[in-house]
Amino acid sequence: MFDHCLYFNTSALARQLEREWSVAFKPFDLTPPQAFMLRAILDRPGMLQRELADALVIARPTATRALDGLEQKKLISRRSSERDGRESTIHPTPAAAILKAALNDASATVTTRLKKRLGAGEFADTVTRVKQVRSTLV
Amino acid sequence: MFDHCLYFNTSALARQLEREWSVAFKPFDLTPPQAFMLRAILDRPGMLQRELADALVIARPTATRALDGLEQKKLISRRSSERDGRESTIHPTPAAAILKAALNDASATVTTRLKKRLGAGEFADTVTRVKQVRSTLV
DNA sequence: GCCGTATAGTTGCATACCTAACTAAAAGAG
DNA sequence: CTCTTTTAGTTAGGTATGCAACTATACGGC
Repeated sequence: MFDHCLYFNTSALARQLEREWSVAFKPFDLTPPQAFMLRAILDRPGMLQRELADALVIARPTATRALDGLEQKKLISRRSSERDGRESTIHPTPAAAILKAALNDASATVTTRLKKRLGAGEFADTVTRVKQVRSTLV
Repeated sequence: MFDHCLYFNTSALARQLEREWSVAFKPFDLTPPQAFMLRAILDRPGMLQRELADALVIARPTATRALDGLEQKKLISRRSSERDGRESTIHPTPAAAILKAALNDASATVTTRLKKRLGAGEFADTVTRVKQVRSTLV
């Protein structure tokens, strides 16, 4: 019935992909949102929390909660910014740094597998389209 | 950083679209998942709950919870199937039937607006791609 | 007819997400 | 300076979603 609905199909695909990725991050005991957040932090340590939320396209409260989780797992730490007392910067712990390569490898593996199943062209085209829609709708 | 990631972009788009649709269904005091479920029920009254979950591509527990919500709002009722005591069929109440046309109108309006903003071709192509990926990954 | 297996729906538990409202700090207007 | 407005982060409250495990019913083999 909702065959032609963009929202319906996009949400369904998002759930499907989430299942796919959760397998990949299970060995790290991380969910896909946690793992993606950690990867972003490892990629650019010292980001402001606001920047992190923007990078992940999530609301600030969502970032707060996700960081709480990663902090509890001793994977990140918050430091309050010196130049502005409201801000805090986010840093990976040594424990997280150790995971960096493996996390990125696991991610690359999933992407490679998806590209194989979908065809590289199909994969890239879909990403392009989705991104295009995203940027148009902002 | 996750620019080329299908999961990342798809999830982000799904959240964006959810916000878009939630505005449309706010007058009915329904969230997008609730409204879509109700639309499905209005479109095909008497479906088994399992069929409904399949149609919406959600897990059965999710359907249970969503139906609990719609039942509480007096928009649907469950009847246990006669031929199989495990099953239950889902029916819209008269109150829901009254909303049918308006719900579908509101939905059409959103779709029309999105098509205008994205271009009809872009819209259709994106849906096609997303559906294609969905069916390949099942 | 009985027992093991499969299926429909529910419940328990956990995560992710959002909006609204709050606190605290900074910035700007006068 | 002080007061208002803005901004960063948090807290409160609510929905959606999934998996695992449970109950109850149905089915199949023998």
